Amino acid sequence: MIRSSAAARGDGAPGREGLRCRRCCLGPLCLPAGVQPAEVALLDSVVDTRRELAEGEVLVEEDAPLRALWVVRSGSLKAETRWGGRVQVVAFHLPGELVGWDAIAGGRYRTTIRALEPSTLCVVRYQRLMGLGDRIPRLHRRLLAMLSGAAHRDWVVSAVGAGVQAEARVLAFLLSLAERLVTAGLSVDEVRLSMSRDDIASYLGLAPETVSRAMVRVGRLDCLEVRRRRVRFHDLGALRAALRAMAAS
Amino acid sequence: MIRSSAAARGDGAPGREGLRCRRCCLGPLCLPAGVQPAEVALLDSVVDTRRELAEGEVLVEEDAPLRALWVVRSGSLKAETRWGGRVQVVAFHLPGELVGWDAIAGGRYRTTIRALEPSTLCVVRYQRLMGLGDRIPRLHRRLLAMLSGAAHRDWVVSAVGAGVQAEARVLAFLLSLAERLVTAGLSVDEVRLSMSRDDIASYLGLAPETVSRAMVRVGRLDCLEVRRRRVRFHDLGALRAALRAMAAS
DNA sequence: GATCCCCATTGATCTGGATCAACCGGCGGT
DNA sequence: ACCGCCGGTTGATCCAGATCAATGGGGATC
Repeated sequence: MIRSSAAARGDGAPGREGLRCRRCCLGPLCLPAGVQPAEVALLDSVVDTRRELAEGEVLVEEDAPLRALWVVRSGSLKAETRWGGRVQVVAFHLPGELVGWDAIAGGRYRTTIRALEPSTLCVVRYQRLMGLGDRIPRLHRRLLAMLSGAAHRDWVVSAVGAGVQAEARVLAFLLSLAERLVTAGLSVDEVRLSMSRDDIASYLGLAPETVSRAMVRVGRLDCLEVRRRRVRFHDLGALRAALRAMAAS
Repeated sequence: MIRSSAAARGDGAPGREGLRCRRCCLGPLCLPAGVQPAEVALLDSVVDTRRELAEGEVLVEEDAPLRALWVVRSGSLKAETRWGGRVQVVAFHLPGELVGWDAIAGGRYRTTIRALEPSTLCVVRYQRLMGLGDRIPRLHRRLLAMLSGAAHRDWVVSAVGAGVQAEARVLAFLLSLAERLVTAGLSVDEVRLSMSRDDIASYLGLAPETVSRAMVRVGRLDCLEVRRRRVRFHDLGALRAALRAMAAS
């Protein structure tokens, strides 16, 4: 998502030690949060693999059986689903976010998940996680919270956007992106969007051309700069206010 | 949702014994599923109250602190959220479905939930449920599955509809409704929609007039009859096929 | 540094759905 | 059984955004 900022975080580098949950910079956002330090060590037996994806590479196909959940460590992904003949983008996944939760209910992933840029993920083996959770109840609780959070994120942005001005929808999308990056501890001074205009258009239910035009127009706000895939967020508060004003009309 | 069919189920009547989880007709859809019979008895200490709502009555307001989750026992509800000045319907809740899960992550409900018709719900005290879950890990697992299922339902319908023909969106809405009613064990021969055209319009991001027109047009399919709030589903398979055909174009 | 190609932008036209407005029909009340 | 009202349907017009088409800029490659 953001080259410079990701690099600036410093820790979490792919060295051997960096791969342990207890030293992971995402800890407070991820499964270890609220779990006893001694127990976090056990998590490493569940999170036994890291997965690296190249741009465009598929993490998992729709309908594949549930084997693992993932947490995005760096990079970003999109979730798409076939519907009729069309392929529709239904979510974007950013660092610190839980991926694959939609398979828990039915035992099969409901979306195809594809990397938007070179990305790394923690692989959480599902069966083992459940087994460990049975011994460490706080882990189950933590997973519930992450699931609720992830689901709510993926849900409300799309649900709330429906039927509202294209410009407001694009603004809401950008704001949600920025807020999620901030949550992940990343800077939003200079963001490089990893998704194409087509992806955004599909996600928002608009034509790519409309997204393009809306981007240009929202870029004229002084709390925001947009130039192609480069976005600079100057003032998130002002952005929220602008969105509220726009939605009210 | 459906008067006749609900009555036809027979069990789960509000007599004293009917209020116990172990005898509840929703068992296989609800928390008891997969939990040992002996443990199900303990659930009754968590589900200590039933709540009855009149039409239009509010179950919980947006931003209220998390105290309980609910499972719809009969009737139906809508979840709305303020956005800018507008109130937007973001979900409908039908029998057997988990309600209030969006509060788990942040400790506050993210939507205002209102009954669409006289409804009854099981009240699951959150703190006690967590406590019991710590002792009965399968309960936590079950809750995870229900949460995943509920979130996915609420999510995909709205996400997938975006940018597609109004008629297809309305059809997708009706089909999802029918499938969920079937899951709940209810008949879909003669359904009375509990939500107004305005509610559906808000949910789908369309104008009420457009919903109305689309309803009339999809009602001309021979697998489906629509007259005002009365809907008869004759053939869900054919309906799915019709939707697929419509979405492909 | 020149070239190429992809993706984004920009422009022109067209259309589906929003909006404004009138009407109708079922339901509850008396 | 009649009346009144609310919510749904139907009709006419308008506009935001889709679609079709052409141009332009950036980044990757050599």
